[in-house]
Amino acid sequence: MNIENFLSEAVIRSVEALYGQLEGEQIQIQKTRKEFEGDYTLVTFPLLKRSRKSPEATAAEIGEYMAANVPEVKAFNVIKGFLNLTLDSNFWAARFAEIAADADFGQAPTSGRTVMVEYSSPNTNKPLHLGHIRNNLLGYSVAEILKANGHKVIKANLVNDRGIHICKSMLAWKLYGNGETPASSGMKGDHLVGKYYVEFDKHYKAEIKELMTAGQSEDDAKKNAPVMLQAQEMLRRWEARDPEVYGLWETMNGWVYEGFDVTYKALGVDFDKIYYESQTYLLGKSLVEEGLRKGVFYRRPDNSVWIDLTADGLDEKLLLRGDGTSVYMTQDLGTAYRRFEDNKLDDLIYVVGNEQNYHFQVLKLIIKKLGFPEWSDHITHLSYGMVELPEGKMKSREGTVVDADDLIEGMVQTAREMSAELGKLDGCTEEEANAVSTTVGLGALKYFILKVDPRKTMLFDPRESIDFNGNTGPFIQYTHARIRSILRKAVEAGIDFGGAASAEYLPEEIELVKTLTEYPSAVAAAGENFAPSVVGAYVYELAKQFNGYYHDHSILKEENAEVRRMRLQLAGQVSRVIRSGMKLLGIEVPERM
RNA sequence: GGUCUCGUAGCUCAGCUGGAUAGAGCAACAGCCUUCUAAGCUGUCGGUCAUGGGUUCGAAUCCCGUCGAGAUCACCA
Repeated sequence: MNIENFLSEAVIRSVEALYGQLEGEQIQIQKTRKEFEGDYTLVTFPLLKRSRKSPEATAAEIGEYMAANVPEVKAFNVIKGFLNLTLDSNFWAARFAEIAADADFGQAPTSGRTVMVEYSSPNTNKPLHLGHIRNNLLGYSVAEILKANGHKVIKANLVNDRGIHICKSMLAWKLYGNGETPASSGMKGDHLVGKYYVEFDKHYKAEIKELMTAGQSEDDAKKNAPVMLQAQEMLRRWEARDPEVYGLWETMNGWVYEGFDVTYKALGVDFDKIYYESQTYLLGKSLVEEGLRKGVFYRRPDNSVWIDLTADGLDEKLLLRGDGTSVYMTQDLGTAYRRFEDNKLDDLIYVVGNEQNYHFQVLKLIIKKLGFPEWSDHITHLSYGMVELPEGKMKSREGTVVDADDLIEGMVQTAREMSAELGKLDGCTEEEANAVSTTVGLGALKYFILKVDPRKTMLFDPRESIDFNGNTGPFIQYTHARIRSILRKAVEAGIDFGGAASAEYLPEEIELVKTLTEYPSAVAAAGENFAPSVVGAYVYELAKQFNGYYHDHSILKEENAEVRRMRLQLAGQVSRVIRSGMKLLGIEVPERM
């Protein structure tokens, strides 16, 4: 049962009984702020025209009526124009029973909508870095949240496995390498390939410098550097499916995928579909033809195809090169079209950094102009801000990139050190110690990144993120582990906490029940705004509240069996909700730590 | 220059479909471990919500201007 709907119906009935039929006046009900007495608050300002009385008098009148006529309303108080209603504790007991009986609490009924979430989308010439971590965590979490909202979700990864950048790694491996492989070097495949990408850049820069000392301009030198010419030649050979180049490309990409899989697994993300750009880069050309026929696009004398978006406040955009080859936009048009067609999608969400805001603005506009407004309106660019480091911004060209694997390892390592220092690992087997360190280290990382509004540029301070106090993943994990420990001890002691409890709720317990009931709305809000941070904030709030409660009330040692039963049930429910919330964030929740 | 995003406590962030005295955590300070996990709990300190206008009974929230930060405007992806 939806409490706010229930209340607003009760309010409408009462207000109409007092003042006659309403004509579209807003009924505003919100949670009562914790510094005031009450559970829910009616804002009476919008009703003043109707009551023709002061805010205080109106609130008092409605309050009296409701206390007398709505059995669930136990008490009320009025502060300024705000009517605070306190609900009967039987009402909360019933809500709790409802939640406890619902095995799928938080899972919305199926919506019948199919949503594709594309995220990760790495290049195959170098390992993943901190920016990818934000992307992966966001994409995965948003997908899980959408599932919880009842949608059918397809997680997709579009791998950029072709282009000049991959040829650079391949060329450097051939020219400067000694035939090493992940197996022979002991390096993770993506790191090995990334190493040669850097190697290419070193030689390339050296050659530019050389040509410039020989008198060439910088631009000329960049074009004429022999390694660059060779890389371009390699790309041509790749496109012609030259067996040698193609074979090497397959081998090296294979190494990279093995490496990526390790990272994805560590992050706990997965995909339903993997697309490869080498297989989709030719898509979209027929759409361009169609656009030309419809007069949406135009051809320039050099044979290139453009769209003029100046009337929409944007620029002119290239869609097909003079030589007939496609560009990024062409491909994206093609893949979007195909995805909607093939999967009968209702929504398509791209998790891509905000440096591509313009690209997606244009993409949506073009799709609309091509005559598919129903698709255009259902494409969402889930744009996220850059992750900055204390020293400056992350740019792959500068040396300050934080490698994803290194970062994960560092988090786990630090978690282990801190756990050991606090004596949390005493008596653990090596295996258990590893499990705790991994869970805690990754929980810290994931929560730290997901708790920030995606749109915002965020600051990632590795040292600070490893502070496990306060609003952090480990705090939430810790709370869950504590609750599980209580429940285990209760079972060991043979305490029976099944069946309905008849004890009365205390105010703190009602607060917990109230917070529990808010879980579905938090999940819905997070889904609507593509903001895992909303779920994060909710789970933190619940954990914090429980910690305070746990501190003030003994649960196992409570002497009254009914009260103890009730408290145990409450604790069990809190742990269930924490667990399902954390799952939506992709964060593992330990049974003990 | 055009377009878009952001600006809230010393720091990192919530709050934004308009509602009460703007919230957390960190840092600082003061307490709390014979107690179900102290990775915890309680308290103190800390804010002209960048700034100036406007709309409103009411604005951190909506609109306009200004300042500041970032992204983008490629025959790259």
